[in-house]
Amino acid sequence: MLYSKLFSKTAKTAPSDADSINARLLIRAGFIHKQMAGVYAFLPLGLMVLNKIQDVIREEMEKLGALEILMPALTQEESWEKSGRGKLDILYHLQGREGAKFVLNPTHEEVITPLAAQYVASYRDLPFAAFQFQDKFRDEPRAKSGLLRTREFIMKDLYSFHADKKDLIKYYNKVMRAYSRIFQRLGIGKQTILTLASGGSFSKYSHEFQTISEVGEDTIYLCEKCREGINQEVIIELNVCQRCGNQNLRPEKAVEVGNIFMLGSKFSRAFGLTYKTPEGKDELVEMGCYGIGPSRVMGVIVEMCHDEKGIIWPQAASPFGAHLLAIGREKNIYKEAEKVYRQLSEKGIDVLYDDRTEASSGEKFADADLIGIPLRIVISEKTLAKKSAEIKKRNSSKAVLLPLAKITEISDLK
RNA sequence: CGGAGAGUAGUGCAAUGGUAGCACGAGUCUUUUGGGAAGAUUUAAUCCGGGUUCGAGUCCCGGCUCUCCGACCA
Repeated sequence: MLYSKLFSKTAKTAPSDADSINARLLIRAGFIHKQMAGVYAFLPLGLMVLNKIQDVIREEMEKLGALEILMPALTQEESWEKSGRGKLDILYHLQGREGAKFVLNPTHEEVITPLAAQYVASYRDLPFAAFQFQDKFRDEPRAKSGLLRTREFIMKDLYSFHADKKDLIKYYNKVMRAYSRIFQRLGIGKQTILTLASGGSFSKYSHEFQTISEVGEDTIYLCEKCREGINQEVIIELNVCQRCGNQNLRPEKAVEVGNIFMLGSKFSRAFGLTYKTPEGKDELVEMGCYGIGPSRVMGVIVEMCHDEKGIIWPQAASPFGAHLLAIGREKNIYKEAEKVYRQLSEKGIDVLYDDRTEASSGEKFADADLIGIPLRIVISEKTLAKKSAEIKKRNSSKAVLLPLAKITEISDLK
């Protein structure tokens, strides 16, 4: 993509109401636009990142055998009365023209359970799992910290349906491993801790994936040996590492990036989701639900991966594979840069090509650092004199020259 | 929801109750191009509604919005 076609602009200063690192950098670099407290628009670069994150998650969901669907954001209020969650204070209520009452979904158990009831009749129909990426709405008492706590956000929610508890537990553990892989692949695996947490109204416990960070709203107790944690909300009943018995747990602030629950039969009972056993008996379906907020993950990645100059995207989340800068004003520089741009594009490498002739070199370098694409390629008079391009990784201060003839080998660089 | 603070050009900041100004951005022209270039010139603002006053960005009342701390976070 040509930088000159990008309508979003970088800024030297962040708006004064953006306090958190993720909000400041993402707004300055033109990834997101704040519309109101806790409500953001994703601009071209931001949407690219969001899509990259979702691609990783989608791949792992498909490995779990789950099928992608898309449910509506709007539900009849009645469904929420039925499940007993109609009084939740985070629900957005709205009214239709005939007085019909609706809820903007904060999560989708109330939608998917009756939906599943339509198709599940026999034990032969189980197990199965479905997931979606969808906007969720929660009237949070206090939106804060950029993308970390918003009133409208994107969630990947996965729901699984099983004939019995044993099968549910098996799947739950599989999802747990898939979640670990997702955060690993997105570059926050090291700081993201599997954490035992409260199960809310569904079950005694659940598991959260908590990324250790000062901006976190949760406190977890970390066993440094096992790299597992216990959420403060359950530390009174569970005060040793569940894996090794270590009693010396360290409190850490953390952001919840994922949460997995065994719902059991809470929703299948409310919505009459049953199946016939081989013996012809009716049994309630056992359910699990599993969530990751891709938009929040985007914010967390920025909190984890940045320096004083800007963002440093992990490759898997980066909007582009490489950022190509043409430095100088001779036409030849731009001609050569364009050639590199074409060659890399043909090789399937996404390149953001800064083709602006009016921007100074300093501006281009500063923008590249701010936007944070992990690989930077510079074509200038200096590099062309050596028939080369300069290659520099965003997280390193070292630059190397690569002969133009070998430019397409760039993706093999370590 | 409790407490605190803040709303001034697109952005960041200024302005004893007395002519709303600076920087960045954006437009035009000239020069400049390896770390956010220079000059000239133009552009653009007091959140909304009341009140006090000869006069309000500034003081008072109400509202709205934003931020922070706390509570909440199935």
